[in-house]
Amino acid sequence: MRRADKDTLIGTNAERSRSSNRQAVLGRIQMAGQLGRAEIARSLGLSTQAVSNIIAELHEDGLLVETGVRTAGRGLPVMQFGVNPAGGYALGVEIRPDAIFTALLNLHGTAVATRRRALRSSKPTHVLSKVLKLRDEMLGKAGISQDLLLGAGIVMPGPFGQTGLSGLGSDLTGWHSVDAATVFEDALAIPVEVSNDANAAALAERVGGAAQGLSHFAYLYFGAGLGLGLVNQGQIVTGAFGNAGEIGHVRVMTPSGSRPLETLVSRVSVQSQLNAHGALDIASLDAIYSAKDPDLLLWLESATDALGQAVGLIENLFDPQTIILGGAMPEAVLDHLVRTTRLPKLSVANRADATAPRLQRGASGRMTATLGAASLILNRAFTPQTAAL
Amino acid sequence: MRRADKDTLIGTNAERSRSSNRQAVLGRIQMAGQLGRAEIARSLGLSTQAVSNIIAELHEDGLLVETGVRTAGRGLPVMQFGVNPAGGYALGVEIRPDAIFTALLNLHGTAVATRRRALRSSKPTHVLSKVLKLRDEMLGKAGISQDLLLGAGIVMPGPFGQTGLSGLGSDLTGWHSVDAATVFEDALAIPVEVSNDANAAALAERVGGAAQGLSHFAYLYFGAGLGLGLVNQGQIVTGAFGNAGEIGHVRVMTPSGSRPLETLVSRVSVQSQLNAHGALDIASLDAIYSAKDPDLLLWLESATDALGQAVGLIENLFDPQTIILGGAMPEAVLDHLVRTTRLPKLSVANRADATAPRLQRGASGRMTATLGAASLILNRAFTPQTAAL
DNA sequence: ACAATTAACTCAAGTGACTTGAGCTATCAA
DNA sequence: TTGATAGCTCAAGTCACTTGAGTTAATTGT
Repeated sequence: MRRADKDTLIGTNAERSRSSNRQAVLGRIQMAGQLGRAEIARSLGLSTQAVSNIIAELHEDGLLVETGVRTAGRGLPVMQFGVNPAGGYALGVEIRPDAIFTALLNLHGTAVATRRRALRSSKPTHVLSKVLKLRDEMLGKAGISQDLLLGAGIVMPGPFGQTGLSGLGSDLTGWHSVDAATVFEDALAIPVEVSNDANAAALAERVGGAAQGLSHFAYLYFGAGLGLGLVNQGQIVTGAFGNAGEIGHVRVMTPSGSRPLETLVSRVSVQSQLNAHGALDIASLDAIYSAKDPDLLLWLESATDALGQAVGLIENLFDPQTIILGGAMPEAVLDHLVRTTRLPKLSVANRADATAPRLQRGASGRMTATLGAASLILNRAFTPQTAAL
Repeated sequence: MRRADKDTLIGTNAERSRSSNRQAVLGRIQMAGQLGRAEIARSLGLSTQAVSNIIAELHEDGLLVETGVRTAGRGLPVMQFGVNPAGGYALGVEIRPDAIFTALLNLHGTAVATRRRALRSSKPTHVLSKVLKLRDEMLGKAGISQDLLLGAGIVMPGPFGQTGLSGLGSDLTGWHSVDAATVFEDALAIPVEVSNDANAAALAERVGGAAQGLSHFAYLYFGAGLGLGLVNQGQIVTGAFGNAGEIGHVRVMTPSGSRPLETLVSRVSVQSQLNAHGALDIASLDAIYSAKDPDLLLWLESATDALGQAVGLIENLFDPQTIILGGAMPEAVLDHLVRTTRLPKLSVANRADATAPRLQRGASGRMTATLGAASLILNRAFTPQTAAL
């Protein structure tokens, strides 16, 4: 999304080179934990001097800290640098039809503050004022200066624009006609990245979770429905209109015919299986799982079946390094799913020389997408931006 | 594929900037047909002077030609430039288990020579010598100097590496343990790009077909089986191990249960439906279609059904601007499929404001993938390369 | 018709960021 | 103890872009 205005950023000049190289240096350090200048230079194909200058700048800006010398074999010991967690912060905002969640992450990806508020109305003006208030609240409480905010990641229910999936109940009222990114950018006066929950959760894994160091992977996200986040070459695959990853509506086979994946693998599907009328929260679901509730076990059975098909689908279409399962579910349930899902043999991911597990658990819990929202910004800080087209 | 050695190209410097900007300028001109310097500068976010210098260089190198002045409103009339078709050539090679196809494309994407040879053995050494011979033959016949060759695109049957889909009959013997790209690069001494048929065909559409100007689209390719080519931000989605797009093994619903897509939509499936024992070539298939053969009509019916499901799948997972259907099939059959396939309503691509058709026909015929192979190189020449990770 | 305006383009100077090569320093190996 | 090695800095050099002034040729307005 928001491609239009960035279309004009394809050419490269000295300034943009520096910015890109800064991000690359930061990214390398973030991935490795700590690194010396020469090592970074080699891995980036730059001269040591160039990296030296960039590191001096990043150090000056407070984004890096010296983490001590390491003597590795001969030669002068390496002066290592690590990311300074307090060098910058990312705001994460998750907007749901009835509630708003926010989080403030430092550069290590650790949450220094989180907030949750009911939402009377999802109208843009109302949401905006709420977000501003929560931002100030969190910054104030944590004693963080406003200008350390690197940007804001916004997660909101798709699909974006009028599509064949609009009006199915999950989408946000009042946001169809506005460009969310621009609206938030104007209000917050910092860079804004908008995405869906699954993509955000995926990047959270990349910034500090199961997908660290991976450049190609998929994330199956349990929200109300089921979302798919795709990361290709370290960047989110949004699709042409920002609606990629709508896997919930894909049909899978069941013994009684084909059904949309989402009716078998999602929080809503658990609730209907359990005949729960009110919304079931994660803690109580965890309790139900611990109690080995027969209805839940039944659900798990059909879910693993459907999940196996989804895994095969994703693997054959994307050939990712791994698929991560996470979202608004108890860890135990996710673990159960990962453990019991039968991975299809007929898949390009069924490799003799596989290194990563084909399916694994990622972060879980109610705030997953919110933390992911902030990760949209962190990931950007650590990854050179590729110009489109 | 061949990511390992390129990992070290993330940093940017003046030289790499220029190279990237050259490609961007070429790409803009290629897309528009002809453009003036100022216009390019604006669209790239560069100064006119910078573009002027780059264009002078490209002109000098014979990659651009002046295409005349255009007076557009006030001011000095625009001196326009277009891509010089004879400014460079791309070699396309398609390797099949029993045959080898080659083509030579100029910068307009027009084939100046094509070759087809039976292959006694698919052993690397044998294939290599064949390729070298065919290259020299084509260059000689067309009177093109060897140093005008920009690179070679190689299409060979996947999957690459040992996967759960290996050994199903389609893969090439003798190539499992070698890195095809390196082998060809060493032999040809020019840049080499290796991909599968569907990806190659997709890029051919982007360079000079139905997908001109599109940055996000999918290509459903009729080979022996059915392949999916994915283009994201103007670049092929290869997946982590080069095996993305194996859609043929995805299961779809039929009245009599679920079956792999490939058994319903592929050349092999037509042949089995028609009870053809020998291989059916495109011309005879065209004749059979013209004759309204009842078996073929039956196949078309089940194929459109399966195709509709595949379209929904691709749309919901990728949200492309369009899906292109092409490959080794008669145009008439492809047109029939495009015309009669029922596009799913429940899709993010079912948009009120759609501009491109959701499904359309692309290039067809026996050489589609071969021409696509060369397009891998052309596309690269017209697109700034993004450094991975 | 003629001047003012506009826009593409060039020339020359200036600037930012990277590379190169010499030199310094700390560690390891002989 | 000495030489080799490797990280790092300093200073100079280079590359490619930007900036600003100036030229040219078309349109617009009086």
